[in-house]
Amino acid sequence: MGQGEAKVTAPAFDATVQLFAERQPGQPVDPQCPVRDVLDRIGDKWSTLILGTLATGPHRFSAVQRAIPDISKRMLTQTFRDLERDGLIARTVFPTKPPSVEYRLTPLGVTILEPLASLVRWANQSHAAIRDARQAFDKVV
Amino acid sequence: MGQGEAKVTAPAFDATVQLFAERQPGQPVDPQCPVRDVLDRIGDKWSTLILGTLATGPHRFSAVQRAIPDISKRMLTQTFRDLERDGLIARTVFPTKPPSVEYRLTPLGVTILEPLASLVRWANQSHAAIRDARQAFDKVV
DNA sequence: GACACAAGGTAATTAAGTGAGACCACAGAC
DNA sequence: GTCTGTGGTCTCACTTAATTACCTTGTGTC
Repeated sequence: MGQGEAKVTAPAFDATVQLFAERQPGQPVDPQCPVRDVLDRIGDKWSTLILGTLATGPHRFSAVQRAIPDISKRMLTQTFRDLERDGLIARTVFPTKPPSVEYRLTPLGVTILEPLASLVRWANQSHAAIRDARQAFDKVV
Repeated sequence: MGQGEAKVTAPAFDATVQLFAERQPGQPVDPQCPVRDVLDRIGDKWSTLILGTLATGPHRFSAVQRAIPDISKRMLTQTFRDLERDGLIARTVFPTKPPSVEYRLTPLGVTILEPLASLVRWANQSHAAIRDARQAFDKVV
């Protein structure tokens, strides 16, 4: 019934809002939208850390593990697989004495660094404000 | 020991890489970094959807529920609380006949729209490539 | 009086994500 | 001949996240 609740609160970010609202304000959201898909990927615990590590250049399995010490081999393997499946990283096996494996960003993988960096920038700028908001909220409740 | 694996693969995204690598390539990552904090927040299933909905203007509880039909009341309440705690949205109660509650983005909440939109843009541009990569991967494995 | 709506709360249940550690094959060093 | 390094896989246990279902308080409707 009613859907007159929506009016844009500021003109400055209209373009941004547009991106969220291909749909009209009152309309339901698409459950299969690519955005959800992407957020599921980068929303997990390790993907962004791995992408950030590979951003500095190709790494071998154990090199990434050294760079991110608190990741288990299991999660490292699994996250590598998921990223490879999505075409963000590539896996190359070298038939050396003990076979070594190198992971590197694909061209597609490189393109996600920019939006990711945009988020990292926001996080660094805003974490103080978030911390303060949390303290204020927790004090009241 | 060895940390000579890292060389930048392209010059174009050096600035991006910098953002990931306040740390040097071989060094471990900070487990308490604000980035992890932010990703935990926007990485959950509903936060971005709610932020996207509120981006079009203030909404009441049930208006958001209508906009995102497959969210349960419980998750809606909880996600609202979390976002409020982080200072991204504000909650206002109106003492009407049945009390109504309005949620709106705070100024801080507005600032996250841009990096989020950057990700949304990437998702829309890349989801075809990702879908193809998945199909190719799944065919082989 | 029975019903629904507003905006939730609570509890129990289920699903998903994460971690610890054992195991494997192979090579080379000691 | 045992030990270490590589890049995994496998199982079990644990911790979160998310869903379902039912309860509340107060007003208005039929």
